[in-house]
Amino acid sequence: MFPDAHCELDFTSPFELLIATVLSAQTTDVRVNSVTPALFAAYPSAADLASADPAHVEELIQPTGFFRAKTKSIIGLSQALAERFGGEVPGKLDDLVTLPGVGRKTANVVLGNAFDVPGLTIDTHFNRLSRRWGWTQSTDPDQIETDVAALFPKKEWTILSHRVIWHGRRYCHARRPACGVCPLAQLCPSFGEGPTDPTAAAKLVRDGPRS
DNA sequence: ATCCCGAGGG
DNA sequence: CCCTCTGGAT
Repeated sequence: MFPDAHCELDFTSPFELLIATVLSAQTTDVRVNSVTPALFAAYPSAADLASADPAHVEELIQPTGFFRAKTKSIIGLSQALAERFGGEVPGKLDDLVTLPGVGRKTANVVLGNAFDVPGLTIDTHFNRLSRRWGWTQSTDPDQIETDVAALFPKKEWTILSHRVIWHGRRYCHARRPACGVCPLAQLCPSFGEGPTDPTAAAKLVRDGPRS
């Protein structure tokens, strides 16, 4: 059902994951993974990227789109790491979101996948699916996070995020959701005369991989 | 045309 | 709250 849902960005350290996640905005993970090896080879640490030539960084990450804004973010974020966090990526949400270019979504990805700190990643997919499944009525990411947090044990938050996002990417699309082939259709409050009980879909999501 | 695991600025 | 930033695949 959720085969091996996991973070699909390549990284070998919290720093690399942070950079990769910032680069992943509005791009596929495959594309991010195609530029990060050269980027990390040229700039292995926050100190290196902090003093990088923006033109060179722009060139390296160009295929990921938004390359000027992203270059500004990752150099600025590296400078902030060097100046305020001893060159290390902080493992706390409140610290991470003070970094330029790092919002709550990016911070939770880093916490969940590099620090083993449970975090709900309320991205565009999670935002959409959690309403379709009746987990929340809200469109506000912070409110959604609060509502969903009440439905699942904390230790499941990271894997839950991967599964919801995985499902959103493959079946529950924004425009034309593939309900006809969706394995969760019968448990979905938004499909036909489906259940109105939000825990129906929740239970199935919690079952995890079975294929 | 539409989509891709967003964030900052006005 | 809306706008902008951006390229590549489908």
